[in-house]
Amino acid sequence: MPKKDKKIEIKRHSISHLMAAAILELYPKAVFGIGPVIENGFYYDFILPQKITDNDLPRIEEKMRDLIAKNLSYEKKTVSLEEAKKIFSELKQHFKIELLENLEKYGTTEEEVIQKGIRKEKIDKVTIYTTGNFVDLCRGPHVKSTKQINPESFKLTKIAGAYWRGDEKNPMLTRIYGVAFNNKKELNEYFTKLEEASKRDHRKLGQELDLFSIHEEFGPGLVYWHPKGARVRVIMEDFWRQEHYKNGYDIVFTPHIGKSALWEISGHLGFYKENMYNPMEIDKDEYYIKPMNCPFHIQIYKSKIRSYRDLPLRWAELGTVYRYEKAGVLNGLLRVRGFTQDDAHLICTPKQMPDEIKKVLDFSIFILKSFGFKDFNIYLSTKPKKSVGNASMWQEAIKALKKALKKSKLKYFIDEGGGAFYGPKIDIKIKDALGREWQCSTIQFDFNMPERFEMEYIGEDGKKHRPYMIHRALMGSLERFFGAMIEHFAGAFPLWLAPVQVIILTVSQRHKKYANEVYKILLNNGVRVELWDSNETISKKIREAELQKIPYILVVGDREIKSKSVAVRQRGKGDIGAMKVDKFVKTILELEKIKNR
RNA sequence: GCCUCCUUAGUUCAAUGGUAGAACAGUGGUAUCGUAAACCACAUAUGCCAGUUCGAUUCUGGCAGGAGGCUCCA
Repeated sequence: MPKKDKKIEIKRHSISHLMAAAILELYPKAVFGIGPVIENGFYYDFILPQKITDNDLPRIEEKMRDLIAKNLSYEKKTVSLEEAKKIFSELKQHFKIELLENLEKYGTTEEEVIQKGIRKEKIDKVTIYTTGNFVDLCRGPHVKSTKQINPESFKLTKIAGAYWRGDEKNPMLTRIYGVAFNNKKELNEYFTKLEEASKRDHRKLGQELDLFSIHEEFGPGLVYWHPKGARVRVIMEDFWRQEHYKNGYDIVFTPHIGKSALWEISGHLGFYKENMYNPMEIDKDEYYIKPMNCPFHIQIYKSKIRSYRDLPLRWAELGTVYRYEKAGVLNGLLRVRGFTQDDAHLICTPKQMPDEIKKVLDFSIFILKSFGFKDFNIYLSTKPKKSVGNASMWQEAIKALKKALKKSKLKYFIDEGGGAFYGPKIDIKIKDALGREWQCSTIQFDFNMPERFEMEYIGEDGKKHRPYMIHRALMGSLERFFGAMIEHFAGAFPLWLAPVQVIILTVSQRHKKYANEVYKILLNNGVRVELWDSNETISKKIREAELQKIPYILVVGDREIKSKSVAVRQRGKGDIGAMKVDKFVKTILELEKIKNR
């Protein structure tokens, strides 16, 4: 978490009030929601008497600057709850009154606390801030006067709809986002940074580097892996399989479709149907394409009687699932409708559980680090209001999760009540180029499936027991992980992951034969090599290879033929001189072994 | 799904109420070249469906997609 700069946060908050004041001037009938500080800026939610578009933003900004020039003060006043209610009802601000009622009832406006029914200390006085004609219920603090706000230090960026209190059932308000910094220079730096970030966008790089495509006209959210992207995927998968066998997993394969009976027992038809694709009829039975792998793995478990001696079982599968995700949530490779989870289920006795958790947590960190991710946030999600499984199971599971995190010295955030209804979980999220977090690794307890499928093992006592089942994915999905990886490396994959490691370029047509010899040597040594002997100038071929971010470019011409060498150009370093062919092969094979570990 | 914006060759961009122009990529030639774009020629596009209009790529509406948010993400 970045260190918070209180000063700029106060300014951002004050600018958000300033924007509200400007809105009030322009639309006297506006009803105000809330207007907090966010990363890099602020927003404010309103109900406006008319539709506004991006074209209205400059007008609002202008009004804000007018107000700054008027040197308005941010006047603080402490009033009783009753008084505040009177003030806001006179102003016809029903959202503010709702907030006041929450303060009165629960001592807070925090939705999570209210939902859990935790009553905070009683509040009988609140503070209100007045700027010009705009009066707001607000804890503050604020700047003293609009004079302290640099009129060039902020910009309104976008309009979006947002549900009141973040609840889909509530009305949608108009949200205006803005960014604000200390001065114009910092503001410009922010926009430059955004531009830089957009160059790393995996959707852009995916096209430029010919890695993947999505054909919206033939199915949004469905990914086509091109040869180069597929090559990376093969490397990812090979590494994944190898490491899973090393870590005591077995790999399984299961079908892509299953009869409705399976999904009825699993409960998916009851609580997940809207995310599943419609069934197909085969021999008068309904078959559903799988949105999850768990029910299939459970069938393998149930194919015979299991003893405590068989446990723990660790079954992994690169399982491709299809989920109907709402149209508005799709995002390149990061959120799709068909994806391959690097899924596994751990089935163990209660006694084995803590050790299994620790192992799987360490495994997931190892995988993330292997692929170059060092900066990620870990979340521990606890029991939600609606849940299955008894309280002691939850407690025991959460305890084990916390203990594993502590033992591995990992910092984490607690997502109170954020667990799935069937169990607590640890999620590891990595950031994309724009700083948005995407959940990749997930380690989830499942108290539901073992129950529904009546999973059992025979214990030492000869009696039947119910095993623990832990569902986990390390990369999350290959699609999302690949997308995150493209952005992380900005398309310049390290040698061991690069789809093409070496490209050979001929200076002119008469060097084709020698180039082909070098190509064969590299290919036979397992190097991912391409030969580009087309009739283009060498400069052009180099430019093209550089744009493709290929780690090593070999130029061959008369000189190299004579000395049985290649002229080596390394990504990021340029021409590093000639090297004998066999030495280059040796060097590249050595370098490939070094992962980012 | 909801809110705002967007949709012109394979790609990046231009123009227009009288059906579109360029660059790169592509194809065919010429050149045979030493570390980030050789030269010439050719071919290629207004997402789909309605409406308004003599005429729509341009205006309006719907649909389909996309971007950024919101919600969701078992």
